[in-house]
Amino acid sequence: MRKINPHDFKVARRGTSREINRQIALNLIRAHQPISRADLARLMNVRRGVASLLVSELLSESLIFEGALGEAVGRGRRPTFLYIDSRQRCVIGVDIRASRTYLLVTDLMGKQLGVVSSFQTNKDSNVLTQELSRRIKQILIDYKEIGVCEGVGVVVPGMVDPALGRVLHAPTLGWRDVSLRDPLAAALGLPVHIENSGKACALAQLWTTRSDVVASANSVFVSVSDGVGTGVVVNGELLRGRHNTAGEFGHVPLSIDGPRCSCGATGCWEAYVSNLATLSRYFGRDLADTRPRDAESATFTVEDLIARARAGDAKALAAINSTARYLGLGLASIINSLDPARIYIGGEITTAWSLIEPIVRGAVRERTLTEFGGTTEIHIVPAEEHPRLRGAVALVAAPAFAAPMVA
Amino acid sequence: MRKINPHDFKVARRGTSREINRQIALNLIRAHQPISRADLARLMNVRRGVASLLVSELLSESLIFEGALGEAVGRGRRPTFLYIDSRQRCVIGVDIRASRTYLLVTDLMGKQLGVVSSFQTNKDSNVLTQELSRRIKQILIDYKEIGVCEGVGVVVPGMVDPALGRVLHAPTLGWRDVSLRDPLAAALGLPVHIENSGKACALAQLWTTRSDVVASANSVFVSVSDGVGTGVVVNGELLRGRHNTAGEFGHVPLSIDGPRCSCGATGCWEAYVSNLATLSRYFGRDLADTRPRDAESATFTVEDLIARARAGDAKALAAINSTARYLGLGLASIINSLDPARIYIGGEITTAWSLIEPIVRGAVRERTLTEFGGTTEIHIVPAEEHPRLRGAVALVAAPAFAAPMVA
DNA sequence: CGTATATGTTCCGCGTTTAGACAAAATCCC
DNA sequence: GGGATTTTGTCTAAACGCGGAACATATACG
Repeated sequence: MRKINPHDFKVARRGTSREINRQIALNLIRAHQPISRADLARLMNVRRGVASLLVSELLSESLIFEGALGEAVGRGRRPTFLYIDSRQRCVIGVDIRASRTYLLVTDLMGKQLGVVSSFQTNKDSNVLTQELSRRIKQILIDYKEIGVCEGVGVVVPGMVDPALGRVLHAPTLGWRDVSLRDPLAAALGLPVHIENSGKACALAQLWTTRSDVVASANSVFVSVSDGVGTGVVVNGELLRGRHNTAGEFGHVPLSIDGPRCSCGATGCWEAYVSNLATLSRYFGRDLADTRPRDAESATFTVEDLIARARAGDAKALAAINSTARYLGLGLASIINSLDPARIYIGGEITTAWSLIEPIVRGAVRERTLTEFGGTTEIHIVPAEEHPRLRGAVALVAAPAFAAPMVA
Repeated sequence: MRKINPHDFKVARRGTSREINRQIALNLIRAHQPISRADLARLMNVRRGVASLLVSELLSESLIFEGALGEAVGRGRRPTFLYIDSRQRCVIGVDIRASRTYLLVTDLMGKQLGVVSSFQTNKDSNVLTQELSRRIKQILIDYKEIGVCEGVGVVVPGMVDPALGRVLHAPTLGWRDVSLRDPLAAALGLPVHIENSGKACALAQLWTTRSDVVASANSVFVSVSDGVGTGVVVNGELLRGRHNTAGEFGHVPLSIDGPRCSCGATGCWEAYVSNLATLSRYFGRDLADTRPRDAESATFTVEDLIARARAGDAKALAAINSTARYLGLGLASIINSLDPARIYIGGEITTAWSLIEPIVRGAVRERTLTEFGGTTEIHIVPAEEHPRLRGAVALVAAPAFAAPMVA
């Protein structure tokens, strides 16, 4: 039951019905391909004639194509299968992180076309833009056979204003109010979209086309890495909030008297469960301690810690188990406040999931208000799926499939 | 950019455009009444002919009516003003609280028609249903001139399943899986809607027709009373979540090692800022302490405490100031996680707003990640506006104005 | 009183859904 | 093999509703 905003609404025009049904047809083809016109009409509960017209419009725009004839099920004429036309169109996803920047080429459906490449991140945004532009151009030359590039999606660990194309604040990069989209778009001559990486991860799950997982229209992605990023999807739409800063669950406190967090406050969830927090716990060090570290602890990663825990190091296991418990307590807050159908968890900690799952789920049950909440689905997203890069790609590819704005 | 759910979508039919535009017209009349057909056409950016047809449809359904002619602005024919037809239709709102149950009659626009009446809540739901039914019937007899009753909205402090019409869990009433809607509807012969009271408060603000406040499509209502209830509105729609339990920010922790909360967990926001928490702080008592109290503290209310604080009682002021600080810290979590355009605060604590506002705002700024967040609008909703009752009424009245489901 | 201007109605054109008929293609059955 | 049956895909006419313009009505101004 949505209220119509009397100051910002969309009147239905003569072509609005067609626009809506066209997008529904496109999405059904995307979700069920290969599919015939007749099946499409049945799914949409319209006459075959209407489905045919919608299909011919999509065909003329090269959004879909007719493939081979399918096998007749029983008697009757064989159906012509329809497919999303992701041939000769590609999208480039860019994931800028504090240490390295990653690149990926996919087709319109998000299918990986090349290998993930990466280079060291130069924190001077001008230099980085040039480097990015050079490498993207090179990729498009190297993979000439993949066709024209529809656009570039860029994902940044920090606050972003996608409308203005600016990075408002990215602490780990040391960026404040940096213009990123327009310089890159100018250098490449391609449309560029930018977004926060936590939100992008949520988008990646929403727009996934994996056949084994049905995307959820109400979900939260929690990325546990150097920091904790979260993205929230409500009613199939990314929750942006007034200033595109919605979803910062990482800085909701577990204990306001807790350890100091990088954001300046104390006791943030992030200060309990980030990789840095876990390592600090292992080394018995204060999270805010910036003194030079000894050789071991300077290069030691959470993956190393998990390896030790699996090898039987009780101290390592204790550190990880603590993180697991705090992770679950924080997830309970997300469940209590948003009641999502599913929570996705990404980041290095997921490699220890088999170790920590019972502890996480126990902590979730401990603090969720209802039994329902305690049984909320938790899905692990391994790093190999590159959720940030896939989210970056979705920034470019998804608008073609999105629902039209109406009423 | 919303994703179309390929398993649950609404195809545009022949009448869909009309349906959309009809609702837009109705909402514009609601928001701008009195308004002429010509002005409506200008607002909608359609021809007067189209607006005229939409209006005649609304007229024939008695949703609106033609009033007196307006004054001509310059030359030309005088416009006929259109109004929402709230004559001869009324709605009844019911607010069930632990101690008393409140009743209110309004017209379709939510305008109060009678006085708010109340009676002691009988926690046996069967007895309460009978009592409610009796009183509602009596009201409809007493106020015969207000016309037919369109329905009854009931608001309960607890978890509700509006689809099934059941109260799943209401701790203060001692209810667990109580069927409320159907027995009441059967007894009255009227449609009945039930909802959680925090969500209803948010609805009340969303659907308000007060001319001095423009409703916000992204807001959070925080009700600070015996407990802390919250309702979240995203994109003009109530955030329900998977099990209609979204919005329980009251049980997000400030400190997991904090005081025990009524929910069984420790350190919930509610355990810091509820009226009980404030009073316990004043009396130096543990929140969970259920031992018999002395005569004074058994009947002493937060209003009394605020009166003492205003009169110069330093200890009372200190207790309230602590609550104010914790309130702000919790609001910061809401802002960080949802980034709403506006936060509404209701409950007894609002009577002390002039005392505590600087402290609340300071605490908000202390923990919000961005400057934007620190300046989020905070509106006080005084008890005289009866947000819960108005929300109950909105449950019945709003569907007539809601946007049609499309795509 | 005539002209100008604004409101509200009416009529027709056109795009889109809805319904149904028809041709094409494949299988089943005699 | 050939007709009946069934399924797919196209085509046509009707109904519905927006788009645009003409027209009647009502008021103000000079």
